[in-house]
Amino acid sequence: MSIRNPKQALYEQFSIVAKALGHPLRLEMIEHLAQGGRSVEALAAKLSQPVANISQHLQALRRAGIVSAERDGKFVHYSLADDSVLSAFAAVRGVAERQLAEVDRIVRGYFDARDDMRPVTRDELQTLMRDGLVTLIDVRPKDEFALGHVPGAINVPLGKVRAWSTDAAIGREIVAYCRGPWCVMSFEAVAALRALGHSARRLEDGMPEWKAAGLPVAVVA
Amino acid sequence: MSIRNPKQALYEQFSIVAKALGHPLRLEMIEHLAQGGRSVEALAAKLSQPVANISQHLQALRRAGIVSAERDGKFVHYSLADDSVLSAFAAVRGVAERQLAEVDRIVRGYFDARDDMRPVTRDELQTLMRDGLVTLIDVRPKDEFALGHVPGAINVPLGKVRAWSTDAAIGREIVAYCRGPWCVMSFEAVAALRALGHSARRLEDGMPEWKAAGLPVAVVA
DNA sequence: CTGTCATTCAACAATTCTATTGAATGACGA
DNA sequence: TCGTCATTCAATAGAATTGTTGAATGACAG
Repeated sequence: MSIRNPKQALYEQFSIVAKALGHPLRLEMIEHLAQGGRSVEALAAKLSQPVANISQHLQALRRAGIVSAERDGKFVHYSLADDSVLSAFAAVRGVAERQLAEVDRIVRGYFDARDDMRPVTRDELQTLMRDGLVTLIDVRPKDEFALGHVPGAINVPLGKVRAWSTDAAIGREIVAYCRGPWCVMSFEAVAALRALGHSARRLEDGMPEWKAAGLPVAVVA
Repeated sequence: MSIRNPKQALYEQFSIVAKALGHPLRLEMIEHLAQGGRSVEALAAKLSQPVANISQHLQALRRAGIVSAERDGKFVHYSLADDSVLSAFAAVRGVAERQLAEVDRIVRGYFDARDDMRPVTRDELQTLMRDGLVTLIDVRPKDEFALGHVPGAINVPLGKVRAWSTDAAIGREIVAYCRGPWCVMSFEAVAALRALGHSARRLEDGMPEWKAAGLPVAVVA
């Protein structure tokens, strides 16, 4: 290692963090960990990746101070080290959304086809919920719902949305949310519900953003 | 390229941005560009790097939508594409500051030795300036000062701080700022001024953050 | 103590990133 | 049109990153 002045040393540290964010799989891991802490194996299962691969990426994230590890018996429980990680993710996403034409292309080509309406903002949702005007569904898997969800939301995992919507007597508009602003599941859910004749919209972003905004979070006992 | 679902495609785009931020030299380039747009050659001179190297890194930053290029005669003028780039930089820096022990070590080992006092916040500075209680100096090079500075600030490039402080009749506390929160120059300036018996403090961060906060910026005519 | 199992480590080839060099491009002024 | 000059491109070698494999570690249960 060459001699560095403090300025270069600091830039090097900052670049460690950015470098750690610079891999699609690691970003996906962060989004999953934002739903709640997980073991290596559980995370590997969620992402359909070899355990060793996930373990290595977790090491990389840990070296960058992005995740923290805590041993729990024979498991090692990983979780996001800090809420500032979410802001960094959001900031990077923001640059990409504004500046990369490819993002726009992907969004138009896939997401817009499934949701041509303006999403519901967090503020709007709170008003609608208070006035009892909407049914809020959390389309994430059961385990993620259990770790924390918007108070009043019903857990309807994506695969069960069709069955649920025919069974339940829904007289109100449905609002769906999942892991984050571009989480595919809520788009799919809204598309499926509309195809069945329901009135449905997406929440503008997901659980981690809700929590980061300081809003109340419900946990399954 | 393998077949990707939209989720993976989006993560890949986000990772392009993060990857572009994942190099110390590129971060330094961003901090310089945040002072104002520059040509390839000018930037290369500032960073003491070969022109071709800077050019290539600029291409990388441009592909990631971080900088934008604009031809101006025989020069190509590069500047930050968006203010969101600064928030992304700040967010990454924030994670590093909170989570990486090495950052703390560098800061303690170098910066604290030069400035053991709490920096002046932007709000404080505005009050102090309004009441005429401080002399504000911008210790960046002349060209960067010209592109935008805090109204009321005097440009005293780092190398001229000693001479200036003996010449000028200073009866007030001095506040120094430069390129950003960890810009070495303002630490050096404060250390030099204190060694000469003056009362001096740093502004908590630099010009880009001042501007990003929506505060007024003065430009040399 | 021993077996089991979650996790990590070590080593490898494949790929990507990096800095350097020198040549190519393209805009300006004469 | 021609020379000059800022910038970019192309090619290279060297370094770092990636995913895979299988073995090592370390904690728990019996």
